[in-house]
Amino acid sequence: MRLSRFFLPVLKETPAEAQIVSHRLMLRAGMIRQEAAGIYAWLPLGFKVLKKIEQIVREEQDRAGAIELLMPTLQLADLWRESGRYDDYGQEMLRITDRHERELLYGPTNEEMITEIFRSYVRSYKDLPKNLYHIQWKFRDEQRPRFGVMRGREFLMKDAYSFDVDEAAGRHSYNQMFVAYLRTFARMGLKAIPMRAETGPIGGDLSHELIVLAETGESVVYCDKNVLDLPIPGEDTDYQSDLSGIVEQWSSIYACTEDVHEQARYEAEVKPENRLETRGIEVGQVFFFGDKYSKPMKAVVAGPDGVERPVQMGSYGVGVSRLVAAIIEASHDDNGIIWPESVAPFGVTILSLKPGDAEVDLACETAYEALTKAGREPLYDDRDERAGGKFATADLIGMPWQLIVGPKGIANGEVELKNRKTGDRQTLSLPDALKALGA
RNA sequence: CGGAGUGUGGCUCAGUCUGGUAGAGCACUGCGUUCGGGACGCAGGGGUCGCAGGUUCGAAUCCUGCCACUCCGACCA
Repeated sequence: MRLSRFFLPVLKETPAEAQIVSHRLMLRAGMIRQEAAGIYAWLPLGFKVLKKIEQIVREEQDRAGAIELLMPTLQLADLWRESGRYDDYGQEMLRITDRHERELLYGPTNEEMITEIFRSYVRSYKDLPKNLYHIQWKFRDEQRPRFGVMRGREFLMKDAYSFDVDEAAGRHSYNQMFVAYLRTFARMGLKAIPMRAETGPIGGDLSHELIVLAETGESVVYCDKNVLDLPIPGEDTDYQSDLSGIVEQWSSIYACTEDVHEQARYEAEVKPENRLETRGIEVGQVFFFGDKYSKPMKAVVAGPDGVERPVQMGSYGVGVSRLVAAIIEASHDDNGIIWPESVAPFGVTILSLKPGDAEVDLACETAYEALTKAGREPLYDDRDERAGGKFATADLIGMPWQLIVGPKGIANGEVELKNRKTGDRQTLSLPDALKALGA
């Protein structure tokens, strides 16, 4: 992409309403625009990142055996009356009436709908287990939206729902998602720690929140430093095998949010030098809640004995849009965002320090073509801007690699390759620089 | 939902107390000089001062009502 043709409305000054660093940087980098309280338009740069994150979530869900579908944003109120949650949800639920006076709601989650879909088709234990997920926009009419997309009213979420014949099988499904989440967040460059959690209004007795450690996070967390060094399950993990060892390994080390923190247990289990009290952002949550929805909604299957019983369910959420902000909270500096390569909107930016100079143009075009062919998604800053502005923009928007092409270097047959994260600069020939970038 | 604020050009803000022809910086347009870490000069364009009433010769400014947004708390993927 040539920057001269892209839509990147960066701001030099920080809009007054933004309090936390990710919100400020997302506005300054031209990633989002607020349309109403807690409702944002995703501008091209932000949308690219959102899509990258969504795709990683999707790949890891698929790998773990979950099946993607897509449910609508609008749901019938009657469906929620079946589970009894229509009234429980209160003002957070956005209620809508259509022209026929039919009561609808903009879905804040999809337990009811997926249960309705499931019960319509599945009758036998032979059809189990199943894990269905979708990635869809949700709406919760928060009393007080804040922190940009971190706590918006409209948000993109991946939610998966598992269906099993009994509790043991249900726990296996839970473990599969637990492991998938470890992999998902690690791929985005995040340290996300599963922490024992309260089950909240959704109910059930087994739940973990996945918390990204970030000084600017909303919740206070307490954990054993050893949890940071646990290995992430590899790509070759067999999701059909018994995963309880991995789950046990992670959940045996103390890690709790403020809500369920027990100081006495913490002091007993964690050596003073290993105690880590910091802040974190919840980016995912896994629940096993048994028959909470299947029982009232009559989602039953016949077992091997011919007796019908409610299916055992779990639900597994990932805040996809929130993750954009969480990654920034965890990875930025005074100059701007530092994208991990896996979610960067572009792989590398080519900074032409003197557009119009024949030699510089030639080198940039050569690099642009080669990097495009190599699938590195280059962003070519071909604007007629001063060098300082280009450096500042590239840093602000977090480009992981900057290929700097200026007349002085080109005269010596050299370009510079800068790593955003470390700040390291190497002076190389153009072919060597391209080779270093995999082109 | 309790409490506290703020609405003035695309952005950051001054002006409001004490009513008298709407300002600055950034951004934008043109010209010139600059040109490896957000340059400089000159000349321009752009605002029903959140909305609706009211007071007044005259309202961004005073009064009333409404709306939106933000912050603190409670709540929350």
